[in-house]
Amino acid sequence: MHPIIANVSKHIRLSTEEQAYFLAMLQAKSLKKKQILLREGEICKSSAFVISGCLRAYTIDHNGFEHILQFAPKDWWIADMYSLITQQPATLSIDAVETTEILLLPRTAQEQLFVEVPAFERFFRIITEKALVTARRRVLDTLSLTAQQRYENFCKQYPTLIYTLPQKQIASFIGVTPEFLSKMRKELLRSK
Amino acid sequence: MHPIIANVSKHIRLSTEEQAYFLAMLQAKSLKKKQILLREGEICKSSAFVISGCLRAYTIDHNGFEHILQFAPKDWWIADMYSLITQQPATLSIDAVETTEILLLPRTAQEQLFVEVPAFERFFRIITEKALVTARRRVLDTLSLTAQQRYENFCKQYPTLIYTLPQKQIASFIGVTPEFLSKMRKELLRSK
DNA sequence: CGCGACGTTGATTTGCCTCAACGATTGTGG
DNA sequence: CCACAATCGTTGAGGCAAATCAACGTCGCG
Repeated sequence: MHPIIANVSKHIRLSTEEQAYFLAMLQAKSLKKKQILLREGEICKSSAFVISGCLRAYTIDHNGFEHILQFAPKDWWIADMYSLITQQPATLSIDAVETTEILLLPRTAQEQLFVEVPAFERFFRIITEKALVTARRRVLDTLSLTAQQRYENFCKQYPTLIYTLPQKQIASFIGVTPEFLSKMRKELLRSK
Repeated sequence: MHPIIANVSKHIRLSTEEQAYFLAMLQAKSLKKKQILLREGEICKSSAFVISGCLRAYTIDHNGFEHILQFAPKDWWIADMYSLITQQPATLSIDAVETTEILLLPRTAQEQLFVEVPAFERFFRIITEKALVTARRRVLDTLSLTAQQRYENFCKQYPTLIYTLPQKQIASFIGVTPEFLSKMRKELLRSK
């Protein structure tokens, strides 16, 4: 089965015609490492589904530091949701952590899809609910956990990513400097 | 117009029959200040819509400190989304900041609603998308802003709440101790 | 090979926390 | 309606987690 149909089928059932209709809307794209899919300030026109590789969404603050909001490995959806729904300039940038294959679903096509095949309205409601749970969990974690606990959580949550990702990016995701992450890891190794 | 119909009508159109059908599902409830709607560990069975007053969702960490995830003033929806969709024990508690009138929409009724009136699927998709944008914005703010900037943001975002809410709860929401918030406010007053 | 990004380490600084004490406000039972 | 307790906000002294800054070794890549 096509990987994106497998992904959608986790939550809704589609007829063969509906699957074909959906697949016809998608546009395949290949990104090289560090290639940018969306740049802060542009209007986000599509959601992306990751077939292989990994994307990341991040901002750069006024001191020039990157803050990573989300990683999207294989089988995840990613977009600047704010820009996508308001059609205002994006506050996030999205680029490829490594060579990545994606499928793009343009927002206009998606809106048409909601009308033609209401099951997709359900599908996106469900995955948005899950993304919301994750995002809120993360807010609570940054409020209540130490940097070390956040790092340990990260390792549990993304066990595959820790090997491919530069340490710098893990630091930026959990909200510490690369120097401090390095010191934490040293401590962790010594004590285990 | 009924306030909850006004709220729903911001995003979808309903016939008179659909409105009646929806309203019949709702259960009114009144909460006194500090009264608990959902306790951590219970199963969350309903979403709540706030007619008047204000609710809050929070956790208590292993050191006994409260961390406030969300305030829900008039015209907002609130629930422990994780518990609601998985029917696992809640990780959040929800209680009333002040005397509050709410309408409860049981999850079972909501699921029936999605089938009977698909427009509601759309409605909840849209408000979940907006909640997701807010939650992710907050993740980025805690990663990139100082406590003082987060406080100033809070004042802009909830200009009405700052007067009714105990300072302690504002501190807990933005992620600082009450003592430190007090010192920040002193600084802000001095410099303006 | 040589350059630039990355990870490490140490010295120093700082933003925010902890703890403790105190006055002001709120709420509550007699 | 008062007395008392509880909670809240403030202030200060001291402490700690994490940031900053700087120097250095290493590795991948053009």
